[in-house]
Amino acid sequence: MYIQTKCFYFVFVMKASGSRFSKCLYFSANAFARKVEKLATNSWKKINLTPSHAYLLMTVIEEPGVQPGKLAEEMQLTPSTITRLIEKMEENKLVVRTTEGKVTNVYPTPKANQLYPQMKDCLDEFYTNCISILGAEEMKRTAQNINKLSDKLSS
Amino acid sequence: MYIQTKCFYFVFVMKASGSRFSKCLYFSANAFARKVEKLATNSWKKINLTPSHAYLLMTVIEEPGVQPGKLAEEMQLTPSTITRLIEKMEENKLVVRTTEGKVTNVYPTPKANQLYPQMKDCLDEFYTNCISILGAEEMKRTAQNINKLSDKLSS
DNA sequence: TATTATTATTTGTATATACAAACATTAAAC
DNA sequence: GTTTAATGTTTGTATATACAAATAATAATA
Repeated sequence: MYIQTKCFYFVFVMKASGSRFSKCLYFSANAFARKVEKLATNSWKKINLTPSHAYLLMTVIEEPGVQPGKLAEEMQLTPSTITRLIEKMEENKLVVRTTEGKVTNVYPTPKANQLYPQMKDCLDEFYTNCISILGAEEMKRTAQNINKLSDKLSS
Repeated sequence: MYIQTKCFYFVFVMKASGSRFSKCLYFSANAFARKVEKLATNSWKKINLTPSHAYLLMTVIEEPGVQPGKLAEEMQLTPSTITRLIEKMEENKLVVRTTEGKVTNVYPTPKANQLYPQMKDCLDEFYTNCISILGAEEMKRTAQNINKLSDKLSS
């Protein structure tokens, strides 16, 4: 339940484990993802990036010239989603695109490269938060387990 | 990578466990949720419902007159999202809303009640699919684990 | 070489979701 | 009893994401 005071919302969330749908993986997986997303969003807010922009940008910086298709694979998003993310980041002068023939290459701008250390800090902060809330071992094990199941789901 | 043939896309997805971000819970949780969502979407497509509409509708049928706030708690979505879902389902003549004072009650229509057995079938199909891909034990354990972590994240 | 199939990317359109703010109603406090 | 706080819901606006179709370029094949 949302309790709102002076236009701020403090969240009293029902426990996932008590929900009518707690046994349903659709429900669990989505609710969990939204919460992790929120945590990540907070970590990257200070440099004004959403988590997906941040991850895409880190990849572009670490692999300058990377193609959208490759980004889609790595991030497990559709090509169209990648195009949309890139468009947004081009507006914000964080990446540039060059197209030759059917191939597009994405490069970081100097502004993006300058931002890189701060991005690393945000990532660290996110991990630190995760670990302090979930525990290091628990987090690692869960990520591994989820990846394993993800792989099963995509074949 | 997406391979498209005659306007159909067959997906060769990079393994989550091989991704640059495989250790990151933001990434894992989201990618996993998207895949589970897809599986669920397929199960409910035959009765033309998205998973979130389906879950909301099942709750409304099982608890006629339930209030949006309660739905938000149970589904762990924000009140505004619930409002939007209800609007959509009102258009489709699956629920009706009555408002008295500040309280709103949501009721299923006869059409919705008629659909209920089929919804149960879709849910069953979804579970069956999950189990056949992930294994019954694995699925159960994962849902429990994810719920536990969800709870930790929301306090 | 001409035609066909494949590949990489983008566009049009639609969805679910959220935050912040706005309403409207009820409860509390003074 | 009037003002203030709390509550339940909805709206305005913005986001990420996806599917299907469209482009455009290259590769394969006949």
